[in-house]
Amino acid sequence: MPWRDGTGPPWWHGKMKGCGYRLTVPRHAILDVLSQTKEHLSAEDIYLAVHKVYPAIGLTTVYRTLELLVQTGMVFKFDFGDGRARYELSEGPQSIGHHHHLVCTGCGRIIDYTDFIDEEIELLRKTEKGLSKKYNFKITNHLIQFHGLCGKCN
Amino acid sequence: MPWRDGTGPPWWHGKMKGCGYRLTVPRHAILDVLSQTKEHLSAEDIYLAVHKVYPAIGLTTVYRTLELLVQTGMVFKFDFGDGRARYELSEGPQSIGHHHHLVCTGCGRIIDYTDFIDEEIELLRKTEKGLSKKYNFKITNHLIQFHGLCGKCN
DNA sequence: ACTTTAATTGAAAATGATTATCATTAACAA
DNA sequence: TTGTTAATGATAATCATTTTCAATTAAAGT
Ligand SMILES: [Mn+2]
Ligand SMILES: [Mn+2]
Ligand SMILES: [Zn+2]
Ligand SMILES: [Zn+2]
Repeated sequence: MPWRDGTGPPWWHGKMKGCGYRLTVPRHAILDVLSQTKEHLSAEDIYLAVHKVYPAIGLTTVYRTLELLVQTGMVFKFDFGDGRARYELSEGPQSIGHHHHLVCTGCGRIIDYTDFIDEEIELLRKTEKGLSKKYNFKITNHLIQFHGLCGKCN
Repeated sequence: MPWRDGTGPPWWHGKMKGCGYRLTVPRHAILDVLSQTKEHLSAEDIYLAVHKVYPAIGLTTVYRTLELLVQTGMVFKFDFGDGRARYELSEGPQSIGHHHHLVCTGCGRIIDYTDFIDEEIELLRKTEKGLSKKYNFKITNHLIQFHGLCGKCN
């Protein structure tokens, strides 16, 4: 649990330790980068940002750490169709929480939106219920993206 | 326009010629494979199926043809998270039309469903309207997947 | 603080899907 | 039938991500 004034240990310390993982410099640095942006960074984006402060940290470790964070649910991994995975903090003070994406097919811009989540959640609930019965399928997650052209591209 | 009794030229001939593309043996073979399955085939899957009948057709041509078919809207390309693209006929007599997917994270099985499309379309309409106004974003397409465990995996 | 020990790291090489090159082939309009 | 040019296929190249493995280090115990 992080301090309210932001001076205490970052919120993720507990999560990491709780899962039995060591709190290392690379992991700290990577989580720092993720918690200080609203963008959807690629592994290399994160590597470059981390590299400015800790030139010794390698790309391999970035990939490994991201996989760890995805497994523990601290980070979401997305594919927006440009051939590289994108990562985004899934929780914590800075994160916007569950949301869906608008993907501009013109310039690649990604827009987070939550405006219609309520109705979507309602639909998802119905869908989950129905599909669960019909296909005996246990839904644990969903992926919703709208593709089109952003304001600058149309 | 294909013959009603199925003896005429396949339905895609018109589409190909109409777009100014040549009707070649590889293209015919690839479309044949796609129209005779309900599965979500990878490029290599398609290559192997085509290879049984036409061993001379190469994987490169399969990739090129698939890209062409995706561009012309005859084929949909999906990413179900296993590191290889999947392809599915988007129209024609055999196709099931627009649908969404259930992705089993246990065994990788893909289930097509159309049951809730109507309600989803209604939601999409609302969403499109709202987001179009708020973000000046023109939605042309959407991607909806539910992830979870299929009947055999839970 | 010092030791111990297994988890973690980083450089380098490997992997695997997809794409680019380029000489050869073949569709099809004339 | 012929000429033009799109299309093909073998090969090499790309590029994101993984694997390997020896060296490092977090952190628990002393
Ligand atoms: Mn987002
Ligand atoms: Mn499908
Ligand atoms: Zn744009
Ligand atoms: Zn399954």
